[in-house]
Amino acid sequence: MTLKLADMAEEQNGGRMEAIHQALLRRIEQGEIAASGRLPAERLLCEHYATHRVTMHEVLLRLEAEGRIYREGRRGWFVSPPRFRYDPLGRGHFERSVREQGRQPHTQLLDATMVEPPPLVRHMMQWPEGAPMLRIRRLRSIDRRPVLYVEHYLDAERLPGLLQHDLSVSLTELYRAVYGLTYGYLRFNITPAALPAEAAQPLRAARGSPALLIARLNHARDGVTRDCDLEYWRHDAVLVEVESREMPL
Amino acid sequence: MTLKLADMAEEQNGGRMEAIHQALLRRIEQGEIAASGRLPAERLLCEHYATHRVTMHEVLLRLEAEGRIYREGRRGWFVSPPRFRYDPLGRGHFERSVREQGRQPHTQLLDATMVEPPPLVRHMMQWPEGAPMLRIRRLRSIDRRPVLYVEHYLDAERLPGLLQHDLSVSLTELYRAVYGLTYGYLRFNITPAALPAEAAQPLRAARGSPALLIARLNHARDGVTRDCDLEYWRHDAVLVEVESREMPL
DNA sequence: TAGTGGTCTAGACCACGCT
DNA sequence: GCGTGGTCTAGACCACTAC
Repeated sequence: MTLKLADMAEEQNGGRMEAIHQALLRRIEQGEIAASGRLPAERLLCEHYATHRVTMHEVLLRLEAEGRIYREGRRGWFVSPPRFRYDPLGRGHFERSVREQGRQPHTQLLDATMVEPPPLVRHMMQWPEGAPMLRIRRLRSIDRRPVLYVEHYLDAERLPGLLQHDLSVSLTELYRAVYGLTYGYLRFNITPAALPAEAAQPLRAARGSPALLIARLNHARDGVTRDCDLEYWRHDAVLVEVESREMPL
Repeated sequence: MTLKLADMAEEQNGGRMEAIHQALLRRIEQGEIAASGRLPAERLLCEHYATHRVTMHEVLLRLEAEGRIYREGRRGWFVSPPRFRYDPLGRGHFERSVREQGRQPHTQLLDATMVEPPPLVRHMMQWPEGAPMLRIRRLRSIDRRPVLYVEHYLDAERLPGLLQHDLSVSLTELYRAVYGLTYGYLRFNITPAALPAEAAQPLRAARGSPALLIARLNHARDGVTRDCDLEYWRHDAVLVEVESREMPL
């Protein structure tokens, strides 16, 4: 009863991992396990597919790399929900665009403190060494699943009294409404990365999990650098979508 | 002589994997092993760090996930060279922009045949089911390392005699020079993915290796869909960089 | 043919999550 | 306290690469 080896034999490359991988994938794709549904425990899967835990674990890691499943803390493995479509050129409307995609957004303020910015930020913003910036850290969720950890760096002196406001809403909106600030152009870059410890913890992800790092540099209308975001996305949760709005060259 | 455990003990989380990970990372960052340089064989590393091969292998996989090292075929592990900075909005100038970054580009035509496009492409281009398209497959390298596998899909009827030309140069250039075609806007999306078999083989990568999938949809000036690219990048080799060139909103 | 990474089994203990 | 994933050792064979 353990398994139809017939199904598995047909795979081209043989190898138990490959066969189990395909079998599990089929079960996920056919909706046998619903999105956000939990997979059976590793030990149960081992029994079912008559294999060792190490092998099983590697299969699961591969499915994770493909963005089909994810894990949270040590609570188990879950089927990945559809990706959130995200356009980094359209600004500051996380909550709205999540809702437009028929899903439930949530934003949580982690903290807001003065810190020395990390080298990447200092370089992007051409910030003098040793000078502190205001860092706002937030955690954003979709359908109760934390998917995005953001560090927002900005020049505190330009935004007096910012900390008195509710920082769990759109910061862009806040800048506009309270300080009358609007944006000019922006630049962003995307790197596949692994989650650093600070990001992994609030995201309830394993250290070293695959992630997508999006660094955004915002400019004010006068061309002066305004602020900078470091966004760590769970890699299975997002699909970046960009459209050129003018005729190039 | 095997290892200074003192160095390793200081790590916060303990765990041999974590310690070995840090130790190797330090060696890489300090340039003890040059970019594109080869790491010692896994078995040697095991000896040096007094651990088992499975553990060592997992450490190496983690460094791979972080984009610090990569492997080719079964030839060994290598230190990742700096990432190629790539702007998907600037078109068809792979060779030129690689050279601008002081590196050596190379493009190899794999094949060009009529096929039924995969579902993703058919959907993006709103192509009728069952109708064939011309598929051009190419492999692109930087400094002799294959980093990008591209499938280019296009409407063969609009480009008669295309196959008579040299398909290892810029296709955009070819369209313009030979057919007088210029582009309007384009759309692209980016997904972290795992390499499918077709892509893994020419890239000399292990099946299931992490990758970045960029799907680009090109439109002609009249707004008609022109063609579509599926680009599979080795995930450690690229950094996507986009700048908004106009004032949003 | 020797050396490399890739896979696999067996068995064990640890750390965290939940209740 | 029990169940979950996370890590670790031991030992083995396979598949591909380079020579």
